[in-house]
Order: sequence, then structure tokens, then C-alpha cells
Amino acid sequence: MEGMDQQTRNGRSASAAEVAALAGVSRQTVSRVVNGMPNVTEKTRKRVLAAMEELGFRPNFAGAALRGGSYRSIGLCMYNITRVGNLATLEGIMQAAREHDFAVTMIEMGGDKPYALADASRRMVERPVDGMILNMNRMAPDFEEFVPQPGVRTVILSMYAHPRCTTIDSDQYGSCELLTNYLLEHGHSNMRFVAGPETSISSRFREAGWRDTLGRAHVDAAPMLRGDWSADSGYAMGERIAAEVLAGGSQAPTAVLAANDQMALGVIAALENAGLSVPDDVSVVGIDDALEGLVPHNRLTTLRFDLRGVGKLAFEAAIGESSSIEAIHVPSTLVERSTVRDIRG
Amino acid sequence: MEGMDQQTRNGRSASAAEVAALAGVSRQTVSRVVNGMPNVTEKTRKRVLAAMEELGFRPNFAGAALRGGSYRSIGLCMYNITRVGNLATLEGIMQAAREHDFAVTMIEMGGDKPYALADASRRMVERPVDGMILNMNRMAPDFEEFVPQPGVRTVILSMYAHPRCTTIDSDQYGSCELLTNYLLEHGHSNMRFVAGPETSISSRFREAGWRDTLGRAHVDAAPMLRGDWSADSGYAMGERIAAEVLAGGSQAPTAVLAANDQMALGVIAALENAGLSVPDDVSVVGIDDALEGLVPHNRLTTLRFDLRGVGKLAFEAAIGESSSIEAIHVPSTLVERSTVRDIRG
DNA sequence: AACCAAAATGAGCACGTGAACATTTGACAA
DNA sequence: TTGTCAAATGTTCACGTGCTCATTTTGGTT
Repeated sequence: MEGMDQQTRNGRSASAAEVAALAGVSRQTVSRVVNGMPNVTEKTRKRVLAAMEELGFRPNFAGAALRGGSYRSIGLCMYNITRVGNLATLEGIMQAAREHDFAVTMIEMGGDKPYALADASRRMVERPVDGMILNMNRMAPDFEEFVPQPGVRTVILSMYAHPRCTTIDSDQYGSCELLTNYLLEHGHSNMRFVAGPETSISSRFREAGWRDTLGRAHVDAAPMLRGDWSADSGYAMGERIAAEVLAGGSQAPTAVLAANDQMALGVIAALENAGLSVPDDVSVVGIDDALEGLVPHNRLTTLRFDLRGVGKLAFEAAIGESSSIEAIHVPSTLVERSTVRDIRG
Repeated sequence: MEGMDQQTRNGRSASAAEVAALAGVSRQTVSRVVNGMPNVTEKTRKRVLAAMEELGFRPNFAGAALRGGSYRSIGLCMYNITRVGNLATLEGIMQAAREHDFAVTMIEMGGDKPYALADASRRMVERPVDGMILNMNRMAPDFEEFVPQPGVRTVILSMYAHPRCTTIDSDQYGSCELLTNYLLEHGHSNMRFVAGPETSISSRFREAGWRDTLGRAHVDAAPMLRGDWSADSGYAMGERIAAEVLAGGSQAPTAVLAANDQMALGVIAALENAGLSVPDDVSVVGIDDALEGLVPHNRLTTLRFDLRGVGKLAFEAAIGESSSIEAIHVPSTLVERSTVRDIRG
């Protein structure tokens, strides 16, 4: 306990020079001990460590960085942490950072309107970071012409490729391609799609994946239903779908592809309330695999993104030496549970 | 566009000295322009700004911090970002940080076992931070004897008071006190409590709040049911409760207090599956208000924590000049929906 | 004892900045 | 023109560190 409350001169913590003076060695020897370099006698090392302990020595970050050049930290600019996907990505980034003994310096862009990448980049670059990851969940107005700060590797989380920065995202398009094919293979040629809000880029790519896949299979797409990601909006669309099913006829859908799990949950609730069975009457699939632990008896067939993988790749691209610019789409995995029935033959 | 791709010597970005040379002024004048100090001719200022633009000047963070002392950044050590509560708190912290033009430097503690506060503090303190917030969601083994790093204001997110650090948390104890009284006031003197896992501190405080409140009201507490926060564990407990209700008798419960919303959801599902009605046969309340948008027709009466408020207070305590040490418990708000029935009289 | 190589330690510089202090410039009144 | 004073600009120093290079010490061999 002793030596913990010592008043350090001037409010700053002790410097290596003071430790050196107390231990009776040179400052350089202290530096060697701190950095774990060889060529220090065990006896000397102990004396220095004791002095460090006594003074509560904290290596000055600025001094080290000024000399060494690296901050061992990457910047992360987030638009909206609350969104589930962003959170898991953040976790992937944090995990990779920990493995490399990096810290993550975060800033959040406020307001509701999409921010310019240049603004985020400028704010971030005045911080001690070795690289940066910019999250862009709505379309940034300056996406095409954005030029990253020289000397700071910049990675953008986006489905779109960029001429000067590596971009990374879950393969939103491919996810719906996969799910649509999955439903087609199970005999569901008449399906409904419940989209997310128009403003969301993910939503647009998911919709395109669904529409294009149907097109490639020469199946006509029924008019799309639009929700807002919430379970209640899914419920509302589910009521419409239930009416179509109950009305019968050749146009009656046999399956629903919802652009996220919450909406899928709403759709299922509406169908069941209308007296229909899932999957006996209608099959339903969602996207995100976000209901784990949240809902009892979760049985929704859905798609899981490798968001931690996205975070990990983003981190590695941000600190990587390779100057190659790539557009990486991380594939997702189908999670088969029991809301889809095979109606072939 | 011009001047954006210039090769900076040695990989480092241009220094103020180089800007000064190009602009034909002294380095100090550049410094004055950068920091917006007065006493610079408009003509000179323009020349300097042009030179900065041309060289892509980025003020060296380390140099400035070395001289100035402040990093305008606070450290945040998180145990598990994924937990819903932690996320909202993080958001509160980020928002407050943005208002003060601070960045947040995060590190995550890995592994499953509770980490020592001293470890987190040591790892954090070697980063450029002016203060730090330590999140402690399980009991840290060194909580009582922990001594914060000198010169770095340290705030702990915890229900327990600490002799040397300000602590802040949502009032977990008070939350269950409030809900228990709420149920009692509505005539439910026979209620069941579905607790979270034993390892969780929040869970322990919630349980104590429930138990003590019943004690103060001289009402006997029925044996506690233990879940693990998940909806499925709530469902399992709900089945037991349904059996008790259907068995009838004076010991049959009329209400359930679940320690979080997911478990409450599971309880409701089990009760309804057993043919019981909520709230006509049994009233149910949860805690967290975490189901918004996630579940269709959310009607759960629950309690909302002011997690953003917690984050904001934590940030302000971490950068505050006041050296007073407090234990702050942020109160929560009852969210009345329709899963509780008044059965008085 | 004398010598030598290797290990341990020390001295000095450079990093880029802000502040205190010193100097120059420019405008205006006498 | 000259003197005066404030504004503008320049000079020097210190911040705390890591690296390079110089010096001292150690331990073993002849």
C-alpha cells in the first residue's frame, strides 16, 4: 500500500527520470526494464521495479508515441452503435484488437442525417490512431470522391467498393440470394418478401438479392411488402399475407422471406393469429439470427452473418501493411430450424 | 484534389516545421494558426493555411499531448459489450463524450472469469486517457482494496460503494423494491420471483430488493425460482408456476416478478400455453424494457433503467475536477402496459 | 596479473509541440 | 522625422521517451 498516494509534482505522474534517480541508475536502464529488453542484471531490474512501484510510474504515452511512431490504437467511427449488427461487428473489432494488444478509439457521429466520410476522417485523424475504420450505414454523400488521410490506413464498412479504401461488409446481397434459392429448392415458387426501410443500404441490397435471384430463376416476383425492421411492422405485413393465403387461388403465397428476424417474428404471430400454421400452411425465414435467448422456443429458420468475422477482417485491414485495396464480402451461414416445410412434388 | 497524394518523408505526415518552411514563417506562427490564437495577420494566416493544405498537415497528437497534458479522451474498460445494458450505457457515454469533444478509448477484458480492477486499470493507464471508467459486471476479486492510478480519475460502474472511486449504477435494488411494492399495491400478496443467474451482481441486488420489500411489508416470500436471463429458462419456470396456479389453494400465486424481460416473456408464453390468461389469471412484470420493436404487440409492464443517464454521469464523473467520491444510484421508471391486473377488494 | 570479449550501463540526440520570453514591424502622435 | 507602444512574429526551452553509440563492468582465459 505504501507509496500509492504520493503527491506527484505538478499533477503529472512520475517520469522515467525520477524512477532512475530513485533507483540510482540511468534513465535508459529504466527504459530497458520497462520495455522488457535483455541485457539487464536481475539485481538492477529488481531495484528499478521497486522504484517504479514506489513512485507509481506510468510510462508517458505521448513521449513513447512521439519517439516510436505507433500508437497501438485504431480509430472507429460509428454511426449508430445501437443497431444489433453494428454491435456484433464492434465486438469482432474489439476482440481482434485485444489479440494484437491494440486499443480502439471510438467516436460517434451524431445527428440523424448521413455524415460525410471526410468529416469522420478529419475528426478521427487528430486522435492517436494508426488506422481507422469508418462505419457507413447510410449512404455517405461524399462516398465516391472521398480521399483518406495520407498515412492513415482507412477501411470502410460498406457493401460498395471504393477506389481508394478497402471496404468490408457482410454479403447482404448474397444472403438473400441464398435464402431465396433455399425457398425455391423447397418448392416455394410463390413467396412474399418483407423489406426493411428504404433508407437502409442493407435493406436495399437484401431486396436486390431476392429480386435478382427470382429473376434468374424466371419466377415472377410478387409486389414487395415494406416494413421498418420492427416486429410490429412485420405483424402488419403478416396480416396482409394471411388474408392472401386464406383467399387461396394460384397466387396464394406459400412462403415469406423477411429481411430481419424481428419482422419474421411479427409475420409468424400474425399468421398464427389468423389460424394458420407455420410451417404447415406457410413457411417463414428471417435474417440475422438475433432472437437467441430473447424469445422462448426460438425455431425460426434464418441466416447468421459472421459479424465478428467482419470486425476481425476490418481490424486487420486497418493495421495491415498491405496497401492493396479490396472489396470484401463476408459470406453468411444458413441456420435451419423448423419454420420451413419442403413442399416439392 | 491537388496535394492529397504527396509522399511524406519517412511515412510520417508533415510536421509544423515543414509547414512553416513552406509558408516562410516560423513554426510558432503555424502553431498559432492551428490553435486559433489571436495576433496573426490575416495575410499570414492564409499563407499558413495554404501550406497546411498542400502538405496535408496533421498536428502530431503525441507532440501536443506531451506538451499540453490533456488527451481529450477517456478510457472505458468493458467486460462484455454484448449485454444489452452495457450497450445502452456505452451509448450514454459516447453521447456525453461527443458533447465534450472527447473520444472514448475502449479496451475489452477477455476470458470468462471476473477480472481484477487493478489489471484493467494498468492496461488502461498506459493509453492516452484523461480519466477512466471501469465496468464491473461480476464481482472483481480486488474490489475493496483497489487503488486507482494516481492522476487518472477512475469511475467504477457498480452498485457497491468504493472508498476511493466514485461508483455509478442503475438502482438495481430500488428497481425491485419499486416493482414489488407496485404488485403489492395491486393486491398481489402472493407472487413468485424469477431470478437471474447467481453469478450476476445485478441479479443479486434485484433479488435482495424483492426479498427485503416483502419483509418490510411482513409478507412471506415464496421460494425463489432461478433462471439464467434467457427466455427459455423463463418458460421452464413459467411451467412450474402454471402448475401451482392450476393446483389452486391459498398458496397459488397471482403474480410473477421476473428479473428481466426475456424471462418474463418466457413465463407469459408458458402460462398461456397452459391455458391461463395474462393478466386475468396471473399478472407478470419484467425489468429492462428490452423488447421494444423486437416482439410484436409488446404489452409487458416493466421497468426502464436510465442507462444513458448512467453513461452520461459516468463520463462527467470521469472528467470532473471535483475530487469528491460518491456512490450514485440512478433511479428507474415504471413502464405500465397491460400485464398487471388490480385485484384489490 | 594481464588481457579480452561480452555483457551491462550511461550519455546524448531527436521526435513535434505549446508556452514564456525576446525581438521586429508597423501605425500613429508629437 | 522621431519616439512610442502595441501588434505581429521569432527564439528558446521543456515535455518524456527510444535509439544509437560510447563507456564501464564482469567473468573467464592465458
